Formats: sequence, structure tokens, C-alpha cells
Amino acid sequence: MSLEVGLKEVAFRAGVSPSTASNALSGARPVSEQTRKRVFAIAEELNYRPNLVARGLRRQETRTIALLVADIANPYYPAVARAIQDRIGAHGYVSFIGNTDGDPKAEVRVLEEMRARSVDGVIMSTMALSPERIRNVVGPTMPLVLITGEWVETPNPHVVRKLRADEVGTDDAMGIKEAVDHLRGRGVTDIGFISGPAGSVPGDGRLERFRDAMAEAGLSVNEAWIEQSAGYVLETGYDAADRLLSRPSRPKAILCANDLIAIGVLEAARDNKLDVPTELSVIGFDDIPTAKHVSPRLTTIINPARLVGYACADALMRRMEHPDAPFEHTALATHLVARGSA
Amino acid sequence: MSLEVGLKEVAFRAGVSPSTASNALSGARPVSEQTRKRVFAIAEELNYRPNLVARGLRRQETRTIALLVADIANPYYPAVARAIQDRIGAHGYVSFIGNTDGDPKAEVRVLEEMRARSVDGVIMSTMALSPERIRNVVGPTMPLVLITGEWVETPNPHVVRKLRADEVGTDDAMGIKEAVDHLRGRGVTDIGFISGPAGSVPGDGRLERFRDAMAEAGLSVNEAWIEQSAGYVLETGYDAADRLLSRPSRPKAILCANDLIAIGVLEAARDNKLDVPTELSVIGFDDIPTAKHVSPRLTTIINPARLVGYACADALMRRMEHPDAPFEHTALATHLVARGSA
DNA sequence: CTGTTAGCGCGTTCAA
DNA sequence: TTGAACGCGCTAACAG
Repeated sequence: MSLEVGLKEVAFRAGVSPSTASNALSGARPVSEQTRKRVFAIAEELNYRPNLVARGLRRQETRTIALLVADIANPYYPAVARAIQDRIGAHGYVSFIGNTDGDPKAEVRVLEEMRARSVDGVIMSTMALSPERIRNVVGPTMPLVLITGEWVETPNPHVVRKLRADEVGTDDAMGIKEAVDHLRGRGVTDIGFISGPAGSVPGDGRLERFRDAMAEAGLSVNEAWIEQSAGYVLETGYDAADRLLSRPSRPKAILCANDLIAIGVLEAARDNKLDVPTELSVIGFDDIPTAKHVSPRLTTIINPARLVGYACADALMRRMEHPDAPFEHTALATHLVARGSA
Repeated sequence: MSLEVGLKEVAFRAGVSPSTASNALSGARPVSEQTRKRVFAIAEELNYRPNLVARGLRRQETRTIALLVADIANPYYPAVARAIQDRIGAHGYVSFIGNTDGDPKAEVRVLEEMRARSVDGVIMSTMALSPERIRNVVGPTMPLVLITGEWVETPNPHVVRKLRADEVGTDDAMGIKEAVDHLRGRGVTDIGFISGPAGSVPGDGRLERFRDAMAEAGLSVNEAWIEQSAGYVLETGYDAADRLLSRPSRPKAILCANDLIAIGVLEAARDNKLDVPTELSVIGFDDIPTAKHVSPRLTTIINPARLVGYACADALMRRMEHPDAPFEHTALATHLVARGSA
């Protein structure tokens, strides 16, 4: 079996010119039924596979996309990545994955790496760079889809216009409202919130949605029950909960900016001899796989990773087909899933 | 800012030929200091970036690799992927990721997809296909690294020879021996094991290592304490544990083929009013992120995902540099990490 | 040290 | 309906 059989080998064996063989296989131009059969037969026999690098150079289209995430080893991204790959794979695309760690330098580096490889589009989940800088790096026409962690009400026209990109986000307000309503329905109205580090997305936004939801429910927010977690991980969540629970007055429920923080709260509650959910209700955000594996199982707000991935893939392919269509923004619903902790 | 500035644009502006510009930038051939400076200045000014697709076609080397996993959304693979990407990224490579779901059809499809894109190498973590078939698809010379879940004693010469590939695996026997010794050191010698579905890797292999370790420790295996989990997930682990714990005699400890099964055992123990670890010790395998988040924290055997990734990347790059070197096999140590459950 | 020529493997002209 | 020629952007081989 020879190393690489090319189009001209197929053409030669079929007794036609390379261009005819190409047209026979691609159907780009009509070819007599007879030669079409023969070319296909030979191609099959030789197990011919077009060289996509050469085709990419010629067509200026590689059928390749780039997916930039902070860290593929994080709990949330792999699900998004899988959904994207499933969707684009059905159309013959494959994806590069690059990690940026939320670092602007790395973002530039990875974006250049991808642009140099002539990817047909980019999906980014973090945006440490300014919109101008991103466009500068990927070039003015590269199809670009942003995963904005939080969805700010109506689409953010500022970002969209500056970036000339499509956006996919989640309607965090919806899930948070459901969470507050769920608690109120069970008679608990003393609700606290643990956000992420100050100034960080998505924690800040979710805290604001929490305030909105409380106001809408006619509940007042006790500022002593608002805490910041120094990070989006279990340990910092534990510490934040510990601080909050050692105050003179305690809430009966705590909403958290993400699941890892919430799991930290679960541990802090246990160490403080507080039964969950009878003495303290805990609600997370994201529904990472671990949420189902802790005890009690974590009641949380589903961040629909797969749907986000599908929406990203769909937006990107729409953009690739219609480069001049108006930019779109998709907001995916979030919903509470009640498990054991609230 | 023009859309794409190519090498000949740079060359033209610098007043030299394209090949000289190429040599100036790459340093492949000596160039006068003066022109070198000028070419670099122009390239900088125009923000020139070489088109890696064209270079790939010319050099027959795309600086691209393929990583095939069963499902990137699974708990274990993302860590491996990240390590691989970090390591190869330092050498200017980027990686495609493809999901096979352990399905031979999908494996063929993805492999062809990758070969058509002229990747420089392939790292595979599942091998649903026969060795012959894999080589058939990727071609006789493609550098290939296999992640074999379980490491069978000395390298498996059968697979290596047939596949002409490098292998990276883990020394499961080591960690399992540590686990048995750990339990015996605490005075518990009634040890059971829950493996995966019959005939599945890595469960079967780990069960065998367990038998070896018990024999080596002078302990006898009670066949009534061996159970099979119908899958590698929490629910099937729970069911298996439930079956095992409802038998007339119970073990004082259960080793599990993976962490998800072990977490299911934890739940079954709770529902059976068995305190962990005083009445029942539980030990998992893999050390997935969730292991630290359950209660009690899971004592488990660390499957060093990052090291596996690094070893894969190193093996692949070694092979790309030395295509004719003898095939190598790397066995990574596994160790017990004692947490709360044993 | 530099320029010219010639492809890498395709797909798309343009002319028969 | 087909073939010949050309070029995608880059680099290796061969002159000068």
C-alpha cells in the first residue's frame, strides 16, 4: 500500500486528466456517467483521500475551527467542547483547542497560532483582551463567536458592535429567580449570597441578578449575608461560608456564584453542625458533574453546557455562510434543578 | 489593514526575492545582516505571519497533532488533554481533538479525518479497532502513541509490534498493592473488590492486580466479596455495592475499579447505615476531581493524568524526531492517596 | 550571499 | 464533456 495516493495518480489510472478526476469526484462540473463511474471505482480501489491541506490552500477554507477556553481541564468547558465538536463534526469540521488561562498574553498567542493555521472560525469563551485587540489579531473578517458567561439583559450592543461578533450567553436571571422563588415557596426568605472575587465574571453579574430577583420577590437583601469567595473553588467557598456563618445572624439559605463554592458551603455547614437543608439551604450554579455526587446532592441552576455548545456551533456556521448577516446574540434559559440541598 | 499580507509582499517591499525573505526570517540559510534587518523590519511593520497551511503543504509537516479520546466530556481525559497541549504547545504544535465514544466506526472516521488533514502524529486513548486496522487507516509511517489504560506487567510486545506504536500506561499493580498494604496496616484484611462490566478494560486488569496484591500480602480473596458493576458510573457502582452488602458476610473494605463506582459505594454504605471508614473502608481509582469533593473525601489511587499527558507528548515528539527508533513503552507509577474514606 | 525555478496537491479558470 | 495551464503561499534545489 503506497504511502499517499494523490488525485493525479487516480486520474492517470482512470485515463483522464486530474481536473476531470477532480470534477468527477466533487461533482463541481458535469462529467460523463462512464468516466464518473471509472474514476470512482479507481478512487475506491486506491483508497484515495483528498489532501485537505492542499485543498485548504487552494480553496482558502480549511474546514477547521478554533475553540479557545480558559482551561479545558476545568469542569464546565469539556461539555461545551463536546457539543461543539458533535455539531460541527456533522458538517466536516474539526476543532483545534487552545487554553488561555484567562491571560491576555496567552490569548494573543493562541489566536495568532490559530489564524496562522487559517481556521475558518473562532469560538472564544474568555475575553481577557479588549474587543479591538481581538479583532486586530484574528483579522477583520474572521467569523467569531463569543461565549459570554453572563447574559446582560438585552444583548450588549457595545461589545457586539465593537467586536463584530456573534454572542452566546445564558440568561442567569431566569435561574436565579427560580431559585429565590423556590426558597420562598418553602418558606425561607433569609437568603444570602456568595459571589466570586470582586470584579470577576460571572460572580458579579450573578450577584446583581440575585439582588434583582430578591427585589422582584419583595424580599430585602441583608448585606451581612453577602460574602465574596476569593476564588471559584471549594476551598475559598468554604472560607467564605465560614466567615458568613460565624456572624451574629445567619441566613437560612445561601446562593452561590458557582457549584464549587456551593460544595465548599456544604462542607462548612457540616463542620458548623448545620443540617442541610433543614437548617441551611444551599444552591449552586452550573450543575457540574460533581453536583450529583456530593451529599446531599446539590440543588443548583443548570448552566446548559451542551446547548451553549450547540448554539455556538450554529452561530459560527451561520456566520460562515452569511458573512454579512447582522450579528446575533443567543440567550439560553437557565433553570433550577431541585436536589437534596435546598 | 490589508486582509492577508504574504511573504512576497514583504519581499517586494524589502526589495529582495521571496526566497531571500524566507531565508532571512527562518534563518535556514545565511543572509547579509543588512537585508536581514530590513526584512525583519518590514515583516514587523506589516505584521507578517507565515501561512502555516502553505508551509505545511510545502514541508509536508503541519505542526498539528490529533488527540482521540472516547469523550472529552469524561472526567479523566481533559486533564490528559491539557497536559498534552501544554507540552506540545511549547514546541509550536496545536492539537485537534476527536471523540470516538469507544466505537470502531467512529474511530475510523475520525482517524481518516485527521489523516486527511496531514497531522504529524496521533495520540489515541481508546483502541476499539484492531491494530492492523488502525495502521491501515493512518498509514504505515504516522507517529502513533497509545494510551493503554492498564499496564500489563512488562510491555505488551504483541500490541506494540503489531501496531508499531509507542505506548504510555500506568502501573496499576503498584497503587493497588499500596492500597492493600494500607488497609492491612490498619488491621483490615477482609477486602472486597468491585470491577467494571465483564471483559472491559480497565476493570478486569485491576481486578487481576488486586488478586496479585492480596496473594503477595498473604491474604485470601473471598469470592463472595467480588462484584461487577454494570458500568463505570455512580449508579451501577451503587447497585453493585448494594448487592455485595446484602450478602450474609460483609467485607470491611471495598476496592473499586474507578472513582465513580467508589462514590456509588459511599452512597450505598450511607443508605445501609454503615459508617465510612470505621465500619467500611472504600478506595477508588483515578482520583478524579470529584474525589476531593465527596464526603468523606475519597481515598483513592492516583492515576496521574498530567504525567500521562506529558509522557504521551514526549513519546510523540521523540518518534517524530527519530522515526526509526525502537518503540518505547512508559509505565507511570500510581500511588495511594489516603483521605477520609479508608 | 542572492535570485530563479519548481513544485507540495489540489481546484479553478480558459480554451478546445 | 474534457484537458492544459495556472496559482493558492511557501520553501527547497539549483544556479549565479
